[in-house]
Amino acid sequence: MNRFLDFARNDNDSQIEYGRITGMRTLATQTTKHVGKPVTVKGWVNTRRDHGGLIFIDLRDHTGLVQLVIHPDHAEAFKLAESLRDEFVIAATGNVKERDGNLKNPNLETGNIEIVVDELVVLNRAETLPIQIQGDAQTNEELRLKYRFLDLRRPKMQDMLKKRAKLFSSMREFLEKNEFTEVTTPILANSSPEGARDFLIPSRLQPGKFYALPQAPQQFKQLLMVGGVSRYYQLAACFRDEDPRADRLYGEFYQLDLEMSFVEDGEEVRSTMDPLIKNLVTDFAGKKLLTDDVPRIPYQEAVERYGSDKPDLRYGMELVELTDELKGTDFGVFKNAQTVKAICVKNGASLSRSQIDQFTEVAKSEGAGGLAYITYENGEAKSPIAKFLKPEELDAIKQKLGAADGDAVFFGADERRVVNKVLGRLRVEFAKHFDLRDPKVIALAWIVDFPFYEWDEKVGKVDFGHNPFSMPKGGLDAFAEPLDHEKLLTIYADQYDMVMNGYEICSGGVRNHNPEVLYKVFAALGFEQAYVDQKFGAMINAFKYGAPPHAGCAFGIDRMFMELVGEDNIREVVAFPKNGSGVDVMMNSPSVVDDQQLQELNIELKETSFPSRDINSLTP
RNA sequence: GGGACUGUGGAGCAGCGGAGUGCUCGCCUCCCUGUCACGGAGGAGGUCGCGGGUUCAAAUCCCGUCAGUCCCGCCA
Repeated sequence: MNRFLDFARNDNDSQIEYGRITGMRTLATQTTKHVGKPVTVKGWVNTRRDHGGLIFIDLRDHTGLVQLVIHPDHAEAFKLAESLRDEFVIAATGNVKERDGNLKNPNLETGNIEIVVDELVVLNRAETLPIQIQGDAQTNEELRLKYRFLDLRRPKMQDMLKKRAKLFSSMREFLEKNEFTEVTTPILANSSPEGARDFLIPSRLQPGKFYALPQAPQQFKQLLMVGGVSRYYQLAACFRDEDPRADRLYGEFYQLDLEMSFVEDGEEVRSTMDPLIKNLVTDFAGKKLLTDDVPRIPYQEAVERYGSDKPDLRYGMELVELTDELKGTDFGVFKNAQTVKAICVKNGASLSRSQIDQFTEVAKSEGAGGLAYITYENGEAKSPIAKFLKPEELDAIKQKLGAADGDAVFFGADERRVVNKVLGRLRVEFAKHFDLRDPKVIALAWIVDFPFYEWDEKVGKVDFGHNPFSMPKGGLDAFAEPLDHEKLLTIYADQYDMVMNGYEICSGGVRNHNPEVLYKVFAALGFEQAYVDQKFGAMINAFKYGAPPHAGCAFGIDRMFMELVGEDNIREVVAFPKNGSGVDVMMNSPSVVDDQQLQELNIELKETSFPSRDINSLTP
């Protein structure tokens, strides 16, 4: 209300009349090519500088800025220019004039010229903006999302959208060149029993039944392999109803999904994709690859060395095994632990007590009981636990960790799984704290040989490690009796993730195209054949009719793009993201629907206590 | 579902038990013929997220609640 009154109070406003200027417009940055000639430009008022007897306007379009000069001798234009405000949409005609030497602005692409305006019209007005779109002033994200259409006017966001489009076309170009065919797969698909929570779509024609939005085109692409599409790809929308994170969008995201038939070794997929990703790093993002070749690191090795299956390889700080060295220790915490490992933090001795306390909290959040450490200063090992350790143990620790004066060593002592997890997380946190992540460098790695099954701590039983559709190494032989839990956990899959600077950006595998093995895979966890037939009937059925061996992978485009352009929040690289509660604050989705719509779908809402339902049903 | 942090004119922040809630940007009016983040003068605009409590006194401390962000769970 207030804003409207303020707006109307401006007397000039009542005098503004909208006009039109027809004919071809020249883009802002193209005007430099028309020196001495008349042009028409259209865009937004970026800034207005009113000198009383002379008015400058920086006009902005999607290409950039150009300066308009309005002299009082063009009385009509001048009067109108006085009433212009930021973000008004205007059109102007005038002559492009080279600026006098001392008037040139080297900071502006079009700084050598200006447009001397003789006709000016307002195409549309703008209220005072709720967010500032100029400069680097960071408005809080909620407002930016609510007014995303304004936020997108910022040069940074314009640039992001263009780069994203470029990324999409680069990927298409590469895949087309490599004989891949893009096939679009259904958005209205089936609920998948494994994996993330589905978005369900009630069926009107099949009452009581539901579609689900695909979490990935997994089954369709495998059916395409059976269908004789030798190399498939798709820039695919995927949908998962899980809580978001800084590196994970809510609801929907894009994958570069691909699959290759007659491939029995994942290495073939990996080496096919290496050139694409390396090229995106160097040519598209203009960054430096840490290593010319993309290393292959077995899952077990990654977990032991970096405490993670998605290690950031831009820095060292590897986990060092100390279990043997501390086998005979008297220090209870180490003595009673199954595994003792440690990391050496360069310059870690500079950490204050309260900083160490914060890292201790992080360690505890990952399951550690506490965080033992030693700092090295003036040739001395200082530590709350030093008095419990024998001199030879202290020596062994210092030597094996390679700790020097000024460093600190942090310990993990627990079950092996917990130790790796805790130290892996600390490794990341210390790297953040000590600024070890070079933003100009991209470290890639393929993590290979994932365990097919893993122990689910919560339920206390074995579960699928990743994707149950991948081919267990050894095929049928892997499932020879006796098949106990221990044995299951030794089965590996030709399954692989690509890691970029600590982010998982791709996941793939050699698929299981053999129904017999597929039944075995599920039977090992107690699922009957009928269950598999019911859930994956289409795929199983297709596999009976000459399914070629095949393998593939899928890249998370948004996340990869985020890291390539150096953002640390994935919502920054998407035009219209949802917020952390899954709400589009601009469009107000999700929203209430009419009773009639619900009726058609045979849906009856259980409670009457959904807020804002009444308000929403008022809108026609 | 759990934890941490944040919430102060239109935007970004400061104030963290005591005087009038301060600064930068924006907005409005006026002045200004070479600016380019133009400059100058004046002005408007705030239930300090909301509710309760402690206190002589609360933006400030406590409890609750709502919203947002980050993290854990979850995400093959």
